[in-house]
Amino acid sequence: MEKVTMKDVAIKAGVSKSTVSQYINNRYEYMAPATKKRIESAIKDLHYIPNYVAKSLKQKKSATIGVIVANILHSFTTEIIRVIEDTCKQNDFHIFVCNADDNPEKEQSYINMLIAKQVDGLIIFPTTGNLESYKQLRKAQFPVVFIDRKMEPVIFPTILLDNEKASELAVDCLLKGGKTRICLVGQSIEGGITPRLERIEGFKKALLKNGLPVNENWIVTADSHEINKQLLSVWQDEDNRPNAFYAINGMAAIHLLTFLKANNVRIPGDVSVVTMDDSPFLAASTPAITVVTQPNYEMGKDTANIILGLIENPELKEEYQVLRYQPKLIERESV
Amino acid sequence: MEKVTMKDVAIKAGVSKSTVSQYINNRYEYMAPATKKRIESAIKDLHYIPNYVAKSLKQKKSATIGVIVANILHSFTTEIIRVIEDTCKQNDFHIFVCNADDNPEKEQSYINMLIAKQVDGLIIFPTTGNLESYKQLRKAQFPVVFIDRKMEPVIFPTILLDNEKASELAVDCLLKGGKTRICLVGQSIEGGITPRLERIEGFKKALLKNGLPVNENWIVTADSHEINKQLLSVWQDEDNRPNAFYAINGMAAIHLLTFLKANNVRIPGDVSVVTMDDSPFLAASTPAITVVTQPNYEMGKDTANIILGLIENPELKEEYQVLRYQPKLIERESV
DNA sequence: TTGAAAGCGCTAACAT
DNA sequence: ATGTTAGCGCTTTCAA
Repeated sequence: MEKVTMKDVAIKAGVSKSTVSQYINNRYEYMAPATKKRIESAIKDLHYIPNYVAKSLKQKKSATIGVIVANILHSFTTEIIRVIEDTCKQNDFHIFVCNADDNPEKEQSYINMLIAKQVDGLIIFPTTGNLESYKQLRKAQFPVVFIDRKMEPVIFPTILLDNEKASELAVDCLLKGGKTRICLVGQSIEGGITPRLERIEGFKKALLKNGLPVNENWIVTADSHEINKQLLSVWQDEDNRPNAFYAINGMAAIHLLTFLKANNVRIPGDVSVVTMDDSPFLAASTPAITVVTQPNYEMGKDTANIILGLIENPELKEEYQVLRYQPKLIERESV
Repeated sequence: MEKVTMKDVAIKAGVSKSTVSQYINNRYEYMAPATKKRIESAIKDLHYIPNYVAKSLKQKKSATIGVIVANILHSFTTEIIRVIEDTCKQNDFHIFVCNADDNPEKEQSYINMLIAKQVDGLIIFPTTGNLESYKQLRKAQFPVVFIDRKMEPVIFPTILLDNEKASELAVDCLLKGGKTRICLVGQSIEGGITPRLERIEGFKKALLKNGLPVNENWIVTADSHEINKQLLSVWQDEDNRPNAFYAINGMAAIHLLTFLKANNVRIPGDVSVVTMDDSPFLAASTPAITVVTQPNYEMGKDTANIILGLIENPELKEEYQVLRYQPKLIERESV
């Protein structure tokens, strides 16, 4: 099956390889109808499938885009991937997805691998730590688009949520519900991960804007195995307990909800809760959780279209303006 | 950056292409240390990245495995993908994931695309409808492993959950909780999707085994937009209501939970609930939902190892025995 | 220890 | 309307 080549088809159809190539690429213009028919049936008889690898080598393009995500476990990531894939498919491009696991070395090795595989462009949820490599790509005029995280200087088109606004929406909603003692729940901020940093920053600003104090103890940013302990210490200070929680992403939400359940804290009776990123489970749970969502569809779609445009016309500007997308609040029953 | 070829490195290092090739492939055996050094620095200076496409063409292998999933929205799918990817990475293989969306034509086109891209093997969550194509692959001795769904005859290694056992676990658990009026919630069974069929079959057997009648009305198998309507009609028959629900996969679980919430049905007060496939949200919700889980890790790991073995030694047997994996019950608070 | 040369399967410019 | 030919960048004998 794999050994059938264009040559075999050519011989069987009694034409030259070039004519078969024309046929494969739908250029029937100057081809005699009879020839076309013969090639057609030769292909069918032999079960011929063209070899894209050879084609890519010759054409120096692969019609595929590499996608390096920081962490595939986030629902935001998988949803974005789906949109990117759909958009690419419509343009006859394929995507090759790699998971960097928030690890700069892994990311670097994937960048090299994908370049080696001759992808035509790269969509990256960048980790910090490979700036040199990005600059390299920039210098080579290689098409890249960043999403979700920002690199300074902004040398490639960058798509980001308005993260401060997202926190503002959450805080305002909680305040409207009469809760002023808000504890933020995040994940580790080592590594300077943009959305986490910006959401925390937005959280503080929103508090201040409303004349509320910022209590650093109520900004819980820890890794999975640490977070429970920290939440406990916040909660056990009975004289000074928060009456609301804001989880800054889906993972943090899971940790928070797990913690609250384990400690018999009732929502919204004891505390109100708002989390980032939606999930059908959050809507179906009791109480249904109020969330702030990202416009995944637009963000994914625009990312794909920008990279596609760059591939067609690889003219990188000196510096880019970060493109910001607006979050949305979905009020349910947890406030 | 992309235009640097082995030839450039060779010139810069003052050696021939062949020697550079040896270096790239870690064959330093008969290479003078000085030569090695020169090549090393030439590569660094030029930022040379080898072209895998050319390598693949020459070697007729790509060190990548195509993975065609039936539906990427199922958590089972994404978890399996992760395990497969990890296992492949350890063996210096990459995976190229495609989502067939339960559509046989899409699946067929992905099979062709991946073969065209010269993948060394295929892992498929098969839809029904492309049997001819599978036979083709079989005839060509092309390495393929099926997972999650069964094709008859079993011409490729096939990895499946013991689906009937899964239903038995769910039913037994519900019975133990004193609930005998159990309604199964699934998705459309058109297309003969193995796990759905087998879980329904196992459900019936488990009922019968316990001397309970099988009520076909209480086997709800509908598409997303229909399922709510059907559940409503089951529930509105007030004289004859189920007192327990069993959702046969993660999607069905979401529909069920959404329905129950919308209709103010309390769990486990009004009805007990058991669902297939776990999620952190299910564990953190109130009440925590009792689930039956699949051994994702083993299933993914074995799938990857089998395909890797087949690639190394492509000797397909005439027919295979389906490999069955055991589900597990995790009891929580919903029964 | 290193180099020369052929060829993987395809495309595209050029001939005819 | 169809064929000839020269590579794309690499690996791999074989020779030196």
